[in-house]
Amino acid sequence: MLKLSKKTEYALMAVKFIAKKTDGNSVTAKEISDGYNIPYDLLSKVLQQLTKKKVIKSFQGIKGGYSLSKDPNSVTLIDIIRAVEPNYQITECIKDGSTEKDCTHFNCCMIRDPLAKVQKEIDKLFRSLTIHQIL
Amino acid sequence: MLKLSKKTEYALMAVKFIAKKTDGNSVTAKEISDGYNIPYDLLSKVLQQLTKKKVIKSFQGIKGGYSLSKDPNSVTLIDIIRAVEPNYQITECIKDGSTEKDCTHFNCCMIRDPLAKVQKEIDKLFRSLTIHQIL
DNA sequence: GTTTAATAAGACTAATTTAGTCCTATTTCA
DNA sequence: TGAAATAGGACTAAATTAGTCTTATTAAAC
Ligand code: SF4
Ligand code: SF4
Repeated sequence: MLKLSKKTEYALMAVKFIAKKTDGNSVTAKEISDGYNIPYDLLSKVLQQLTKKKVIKSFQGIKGGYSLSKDPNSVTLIDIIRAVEPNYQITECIKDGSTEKDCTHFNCCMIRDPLAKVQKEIDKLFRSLTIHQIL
Repeated sequence: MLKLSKKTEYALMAVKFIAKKTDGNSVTAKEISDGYNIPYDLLSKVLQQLTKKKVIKSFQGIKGGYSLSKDPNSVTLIDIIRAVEPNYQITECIKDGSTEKDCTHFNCCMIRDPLAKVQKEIDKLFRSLTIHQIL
């Protein structure tokens, strides 16, 4: 519990790898996969998700690959986590419009609001850490 | 991912329930279990773990139950989480003395130290939140 | 134009973790 | 001594995560 999934770790490793390549060329999924012993298929999906969320940009075709699409100072940990983990909140019920269908304890729960505050603090922390700072 | 387990939620609910009982009597596991529709056996184990870590104290026998053992201002979120989740860290490798046996990427990993810093910040946040503040 | 090597994406399976159950022992009050 | 509570271990079920397989699409190079 409270663990980051492998997808998040792979995303961070990939972003760091791409960020370190400064010669202007893009990086292929295979290069990253080989370099870090990350399963190729899994990594591919992570890279695709990062692309969708514009953290990186992709180039298709035989000379394709990935490169950063933003300044490393303007991408934060929360951007990466949200890209690969659509529901990263600490409780099931925190998303807007959640009802008793999301949790059997919804109606009797007295810790929902307090935990929502904790979530806000975690968000704040993750939003304050840029990939330039942490990688 | 990054989700608190039910054990942590049950622990928080239980501590809040116990804290609200101000008449001096202790609270039984059954009362909490009935009040919040928490599986009795599971809750019992959570209460036992909280007792072991001295967050609450227990009284055995037919008039037994649980009560807080400390001032709510001196117990923090991290105490509760650590009581019920011995390994709550965001990555597998963060504990002291971890080696390549803990993670296949241990040797090539470039994000371990950065993530250790993130963990420290999370610890700091959880240590700063007392149960009096959040419950 | 065909081949080749890359990204894109969905379905599926395996492995691991979490949640919940069951059962027995021990404690203590009436 | 019986009743009702905590203590704790073993086990099962459910859910999530991790990994695999397969096919389609794209674009450079020949
Ligand atoms: S127990 Fe409370 S805080 Fe946890 S998911 Fe249910 S409603 Fe939300
Ligand atoms: S990938 Fe790196 S950070 Fe993650 S568990 Fe392995 S060694 Fe630790």
